[in-house]
Order: sequence, then C-alpha cells, then structure tokens
Amino acid sequence: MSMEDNDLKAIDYELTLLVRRATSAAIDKRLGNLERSHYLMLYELSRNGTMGVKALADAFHLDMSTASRQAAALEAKGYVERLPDPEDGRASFFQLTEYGEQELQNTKQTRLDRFNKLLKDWSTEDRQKFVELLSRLNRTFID
Amino acid sequence: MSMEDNDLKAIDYELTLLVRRATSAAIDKRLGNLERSHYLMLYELSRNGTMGVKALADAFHLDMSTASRQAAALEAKGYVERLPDPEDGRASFFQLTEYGEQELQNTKQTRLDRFNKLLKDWSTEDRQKFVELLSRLNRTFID
DNA sequence: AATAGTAATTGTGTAATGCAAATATAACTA
DNA sequence: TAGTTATATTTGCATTACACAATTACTATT
Repeated sequence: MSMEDNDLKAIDYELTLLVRRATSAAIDKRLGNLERSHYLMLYELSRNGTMGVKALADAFHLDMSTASRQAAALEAKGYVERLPDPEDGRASFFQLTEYGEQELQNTKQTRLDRFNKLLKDWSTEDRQKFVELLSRLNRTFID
Repeated sequence: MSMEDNDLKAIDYELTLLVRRATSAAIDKRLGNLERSHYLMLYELSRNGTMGVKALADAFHLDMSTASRQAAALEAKGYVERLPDPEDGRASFFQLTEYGEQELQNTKQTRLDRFNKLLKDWSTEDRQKFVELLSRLNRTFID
C-alpha cells in the first residue's frame, strides 16, 4: 500500500461519512420547504426551462420510475405544471410555476445561509478550491 | 449577494448532487459486500474495539433505534458478536468477528480501488487538500 | 422502597431509490 | 399499410435508511 493510498482511503471515508450525515434528517434531507430530491429537480428545471421525465432521469442518472414519481410529487405540490408534448403523445414537459420558483429561491437562500454559518471561517481560497474539487469529482462520477 | 456567495452556492449544489448520486445505488450505496451503513459501523468498531448501541448512535449522531437495528443486522450477518456488559444488565457490547474483519478489509480495498480509478488524474496536492477540506467540513457538521 | 433516569428494542411512518410489468404511442420494416 | 419493435411514462413491489414514540428491563438517586 503506497503512501498516496492513505489520502484515497481518507477521501473515501470522509465522503461516506458526509453522505451518511446528509442522509440523516437534520443536515441536508430537508432545508427550507423542499426535500433534497425536489430541490435538485426544481433547480434543474429552472436552468433548463422545461424537461420531460426522460430528460430529468438522464440528467440525474435516475431510473425513470424515480424521476416520474418525483415529478408527479412536484406537480401535486404545485411547484411545476405538466404540459403535453405536442410532438409526442406519450411524453410531457414540466415547467416551474411561480410558486415553485419562489420555493426554490427560498430554499436556495436557506441553504446559502447555512453554508455561510458553517464555512464562516474558511478562506476564500479554500472555498474556491472546494468547489473546484467537488465539481471535478461529480463530473467524474457522471461519466 | 456578495461575490463569495457564489462559492457557497456552488458548494451547496455540488454537495447536494454528490449526496444524491451516492444515495443512488450504483456509486456508493453498496461496495464490496457491505452496505454503506454497515461499512461505517464496522469501521468504527474496528477502530474502537467494542461499543454498545448508545456509543454507536452517539458516534454517528444517529437515533438509538437506528443504531440498534443496524447492529442487530451486523450480528445476524455474523460480522459482529454481542457480548453482555458485565456492569450493566441493560447494555451489551458489539465486537468484530474474524469474518466481519475480513469483509471490512475487502470492502476497504474495493473502495480504495474505486477511488484509485476515479481520481487517477488528481495530483497529490489536490488529494491532500480534498481530504483536509472534507474533514474540516465533517468536523463542523458534527458540532 | 419509590422514583427518576438510561440502554435497548420494537412498532410505525416516511423518503428515496431500483427493477419489472403494463400501457400508450411512435417509428420502422417488410 | 399491417405488423413489429422501440420509447415515454406509470404503477406495483421491494429494499435501505432513517426518526419518533412507546415499552421493557435495569440502574441510580433520593
């Protein structure tokens, strides 16, 4: 076992711990009024305009059944509206509603506030580096 | 909204995404033969020798009911053994078995291999920095 | 003793996910 | 064009992981 393996092991352990803590209710599961899964989906919709179940599932590498249920939940809560796809009778598009947009902004702010507190002692350089490394890792996962 | 908020927002988003991806089966949920929760618990037991349900729950900030069920699952699989606490009739200790130790080592190796692949292009400095930042974040969460 | 506190378990409910089967519609092919 | 295959979505079912509340069996205190 090489010296560098220790870093990798530590990364694995810390990430696993982080995921556990985030899954555990208090930290990340729900912030603002939105569940994590709903937050992500609304976020994606706000960036992309409208998307169908397939596109949402692909964007997050989720099973379509999962994406379908989450989109239905968002619709039931009034965060999104379902529009028929004029070119494909099987498909539909989801679009953020005014209310969904509001909740998304609220939740973004709540989450920002949390990280402001949590990372208040971090230097700008460390924050930037953390973004960079997290992004790189996420992009790697996605391939 | 200040300039630095962008970093915090990005950190939040990337972390949320990471957690989602990890929760999603393929990446982190199960590696080697161990579920994430079992991996963490065995890991903790291997570092601390023996622990009771209360201590395990505290270590991970879990509800005791959750820790209790997970410990019971580990026992059922033969990864740990339950020993009565001689000083407290209510309590017991869990101790890694030979088999549990093996599975833990297997899983550690499997996870190490994964990160070796995943982060093969990362510099030593980046890896070290990532460990540092992740650890700092986790310690912050814990308080 | 009587009471209050604690370790653990069990019952119940929820969120998030996947796989498999079913449905409706589209696209392609012979 | 009729028949077949592929695709978008939904629904049924199962699993993992968690919390909260109630219960049990002890322990500690008064």
